[in-house]
Amino acid sequence: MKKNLVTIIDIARQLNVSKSTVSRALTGHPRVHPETRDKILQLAEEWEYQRNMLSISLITKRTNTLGIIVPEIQSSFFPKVIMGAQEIAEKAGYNLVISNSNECYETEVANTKVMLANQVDGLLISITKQTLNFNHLTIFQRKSIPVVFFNRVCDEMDAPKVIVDDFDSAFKITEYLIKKGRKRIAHLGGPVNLKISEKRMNGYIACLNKYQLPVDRELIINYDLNLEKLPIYVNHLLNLGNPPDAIFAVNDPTAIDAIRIIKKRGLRIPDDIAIVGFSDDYAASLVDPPLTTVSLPLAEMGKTASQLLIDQINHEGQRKIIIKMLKGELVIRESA
Amino acid sequence: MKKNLVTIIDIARQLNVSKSTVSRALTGHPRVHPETRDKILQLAEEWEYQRNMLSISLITKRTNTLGIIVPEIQSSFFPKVIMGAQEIAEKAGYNLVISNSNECYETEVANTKVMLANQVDGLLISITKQTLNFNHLTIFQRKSIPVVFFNRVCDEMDAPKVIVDDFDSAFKITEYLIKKGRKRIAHLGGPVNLKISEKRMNGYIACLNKYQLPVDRELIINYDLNLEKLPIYVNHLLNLGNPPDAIFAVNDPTAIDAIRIIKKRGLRIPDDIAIVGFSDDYAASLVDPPLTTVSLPLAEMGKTASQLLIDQINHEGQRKIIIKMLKGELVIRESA
DNA sequence: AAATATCATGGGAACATTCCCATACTGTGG
DNA sequence: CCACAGTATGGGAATGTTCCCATGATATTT
Repeated sequence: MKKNLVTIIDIARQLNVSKSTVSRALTGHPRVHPETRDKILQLAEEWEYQRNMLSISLITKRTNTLGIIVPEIQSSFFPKVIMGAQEIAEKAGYNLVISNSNECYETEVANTKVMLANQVDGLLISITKQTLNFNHLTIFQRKSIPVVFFNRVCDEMDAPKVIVDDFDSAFKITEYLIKKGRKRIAHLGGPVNLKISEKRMNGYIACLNKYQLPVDRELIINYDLNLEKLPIYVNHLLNLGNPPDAIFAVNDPTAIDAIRIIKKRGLRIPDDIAIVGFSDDYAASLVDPPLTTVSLPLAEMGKTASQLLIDQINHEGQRKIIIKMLKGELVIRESA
Repeated sequence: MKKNLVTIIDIARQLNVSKSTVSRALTGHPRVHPETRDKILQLAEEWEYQRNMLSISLITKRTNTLGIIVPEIQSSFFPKVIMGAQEIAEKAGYNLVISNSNECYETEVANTKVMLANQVDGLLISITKQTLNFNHLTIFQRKSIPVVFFNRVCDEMDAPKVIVDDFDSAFKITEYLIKKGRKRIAHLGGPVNLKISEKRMNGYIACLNKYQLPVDRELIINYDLNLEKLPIYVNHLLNLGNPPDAIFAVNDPTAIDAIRIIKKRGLRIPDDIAIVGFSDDYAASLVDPPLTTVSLPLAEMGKTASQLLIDQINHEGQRKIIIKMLKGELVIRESA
């Protein structure tokens, strides 16, 4: 594996100076004669010298690298967060190493090992649905490497967390339906043991309560988010003696599929029944009718998380349990 | 920045052995007494020892890291490629560092510098639309670091390239329309100076020729892919004295928007006019009617590219100008 | 019993760089 | 002209690991 790499020693030998002088010239240290510096810089340029971060990091104990682990990168959700994180990291001189746990606990653990071995200065992570044991993350804290959680956070660990205010967004969009005159609003929710499902459902219920609408358990469906079973639930709702005049779906894919199912039955949206989703996926604006939903501040989440991480790296020790709640925003289209 | 890191020397001191012995035990070298090895392994576990890849890489001159630079990660296109690349890289024991050039030449150059400084063993890249100068990439070759291009390739450089066979896919989907009995097939194409637009258009024209259908220049529109202007072009086609009975769009967003525009005019799809897209975006199956399109083997592209890269790393020197053309596959839905 | 092989371990160079300390030189003020 | 400040440079330790070579100790062969 000859890499033909030019080192400062090569440059030093060629110019009959010491490696110290070359190092100084290359790092912009003032204590070096301008003439010498110019010669060194010129030769470095000519020989396409690239500083070897490995040895620098070995000495300085900083890699200027942040790790980010996300559970998937297929949808646009995490890429948007990554973009935000990248922007802030880059501005602060950090390099971002992206890793995908693929919603698999073992892969996540393996990813953290790689991050540790590669000495990242800090870690951003959104855990998988399977992650229940956090030993692979507490080890970072024991080694004083800051960790910041985002989106899917770990309640058991003392670390800054950045999340979306699901309760608030669910409340807002339910309120919108109520203000549009809807009286019987159904909820197609996710599994109750999933925190985000629970929060969204609670926001929905709280809103119904505020406007003194009855909370009809018959109108609340908690399913496992497997779209294959959705037609059963949607048809069940539509077949009720007193069917709903609106549906608030726990996420956009559910809402979009519900639209398909409802249209198949010949009902008009939003005239016969209104549908709203959650998170403003790429497809939300493309379906017919375009879906009213809540857009989540994903880039903002990435920015906030990496800023918190960088802050922690810079003044190590003052680790606080900051929990940032970011608000979503109503995106009004035609489905409600 | 005290990181409290455990080193092999710490372990060696504690157990009264030399660092060489610890190193041997930890790397699974056979020449170490089972009893000694067990003691070392146990203490390493207990102290949460993590090998420092920086120093290992410094010696071995291999980081077991591959870099991948993509022009964007907002759409699902590149994430799919990355997934494929990641799978192969992981299997071969490589870590993948993902970088986003954001369709900006300067960022791409900066990204390559970071990759060089961090000593990646090889680079996968899909260049930005702006990239015309390739000095930041030829430097990799001069330092004998293999480079593999994918999707957006550089014709000027001798390196393996993995691309999608746009001509073939365009041909296939045009052929499908013809076999469905369509006689006047329009093409909503991209700018002619963009290579992929050109290839897709050529596939379309070649297919018409093969089936002895006239190539009517009036039915071919080359636009700048800015969807805002699309209604003008679509309406222009529909207002022709002899309007088309099918439209082949250069990509899915164009096709999806065309569907919206056509439905607004009260025409039925596919009865009045058939629409097909290109690349099977996430939204293609969700629109109404679901879009017939060509799915591109994106994960396959990532896999092939990283395999080619790893092959090159392993038997350095035998760099060949392999160009792999991957075939797309018809995805038949209801819009045609 | 001597010669040789096998095994377990230790010592130290090497990797590319930073950074502290030392040193030689120049110039300035008393 | 000596003391001292300031400047430019060199030397070498240190970073954490691998890997080659050396060195005893034990086992096996002749």
